[in-house]
Amino acid sequence: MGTRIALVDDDQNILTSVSLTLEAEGFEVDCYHDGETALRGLAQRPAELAVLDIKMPRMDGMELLQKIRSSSALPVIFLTSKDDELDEALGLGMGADDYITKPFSQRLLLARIRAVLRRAAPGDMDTYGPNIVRQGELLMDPDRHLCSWKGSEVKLTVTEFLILQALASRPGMVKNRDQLMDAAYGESIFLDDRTIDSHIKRLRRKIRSHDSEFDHIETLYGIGYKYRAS
Amino acid sequence: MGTRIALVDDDQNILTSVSLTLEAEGFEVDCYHDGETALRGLAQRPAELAVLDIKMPRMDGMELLQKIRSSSALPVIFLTSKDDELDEALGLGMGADDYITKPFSQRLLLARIRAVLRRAAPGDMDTYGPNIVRQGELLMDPDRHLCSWKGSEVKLTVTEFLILQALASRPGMVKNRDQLMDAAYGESIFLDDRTIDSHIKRLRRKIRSHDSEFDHIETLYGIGYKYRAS
DNA sequence: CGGCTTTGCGGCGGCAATGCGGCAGAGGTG
DNA sequence: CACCTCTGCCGCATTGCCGCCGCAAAGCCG
Repeated sequence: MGTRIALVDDDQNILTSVSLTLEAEGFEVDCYHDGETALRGLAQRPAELAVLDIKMPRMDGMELLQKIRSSSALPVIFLTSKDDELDEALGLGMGADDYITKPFSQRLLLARIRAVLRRAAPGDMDTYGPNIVRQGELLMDPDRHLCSWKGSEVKLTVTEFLILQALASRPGMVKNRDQLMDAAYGESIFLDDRTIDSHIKRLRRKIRSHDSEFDHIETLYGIGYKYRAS
Repeated sequence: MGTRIALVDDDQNILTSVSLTLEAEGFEVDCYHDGETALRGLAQRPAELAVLDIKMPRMDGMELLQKIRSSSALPVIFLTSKDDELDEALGLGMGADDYITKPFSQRLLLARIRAVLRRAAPGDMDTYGPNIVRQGELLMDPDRHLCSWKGSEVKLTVTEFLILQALASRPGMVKNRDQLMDAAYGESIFLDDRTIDSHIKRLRRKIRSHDSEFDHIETLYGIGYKYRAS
């Protein structure tokens, strides 16, 4: 039986597309169009995590979060618009566990959900908390989708992030294209090997736009790639 | 002798309670009330990990981290207040290894400290894989595609690597050209025997460019090659 | 010492792997 | 509908590698 997730949004499109994705990944999804229905539904069918749109008619996400928090410690992820940064801080300050700014990719949402669930899981202290990768001047925080080189933030897409994470978390270790593919998409997917090259190209370009000397992603001819520690 | 941890916070209550917990767990703890004292103290009694409060009078945690980072890669954990998420992102961007929001449980801090130390430990997990070949001054690690002679790296191609591995993993054992061909390409392939000679030629040349005395790849006239142990 | 075979070595052409620009489609937004 | 970002892939240029050739040197044998 999968983990139950409550999904609250007034936009039917988001509701259907997200729930399809989550169900495909083995989660059980309860959809709600507004805060009141969500509250009633949650009382009857408790979930282990809630995803709330922060902007909704009648009762908005913030208010809903307060009501939820008044009776439980249910992990909550906010969906926010791109432009209102204030709401982000507010939402977190009120007790949200994470937030995602729209537009977001389904894969990013999945990653965040797994991260929050992992952090909320009792026991297992070793996996609790940020799983930060630090290799010399490179810093990555998967839970916050944050990557920086020499202190300045490098904006990466989901795929780029996952590939770099796979490389940098085991510096020096050689990864062939299949392994990187697995890291980025999960197993059992068929794509052209050269696609990895494209992502490596974009990764190098992005980091080099901050530091033209960057050369820690090494190519091993006929084998794959590896991240060279500083 | 326990691992030494530097603890920097302007709040005396935190200093005492945390240091008691850590010492009970076998760590050695140095407490500092502010950044400047901490810097001086660290210079005299180096620690293996530092826990810094991010908000302190005079020199705050951020500034202290910068100073520490300018001279070492000491693992650092930040203590942050619950409400300033911005600071978290900043701290990570600057090179912290982890962060904990106050209030925090002692058990959580302990878990994080152990996690960071484990990640920072060099000889851990995957430093040396199980497939390492070590013959005197020669070191080969297939997982990292790494080959070194007398400490300096020798860059080999895949074929060269496989042939040298076949020879060096059984020092003294004679291998004829067919056996080396199998090692490099797998069986059932037809190539000129002399191709092996070419690879041996390139191998010797590459290693001799680091050490002109190198003569451990021996030719057995009419038979094949062998690696002579030191 | 000759004659033969085997090996060392420089080099060269072919080819596979890679870097890179760019493009079009998918998905989502305004 | 126009527009954006992300993404997978294509085509071209470049690089690196490899198999082989030819000649010189060395080894084995009579």
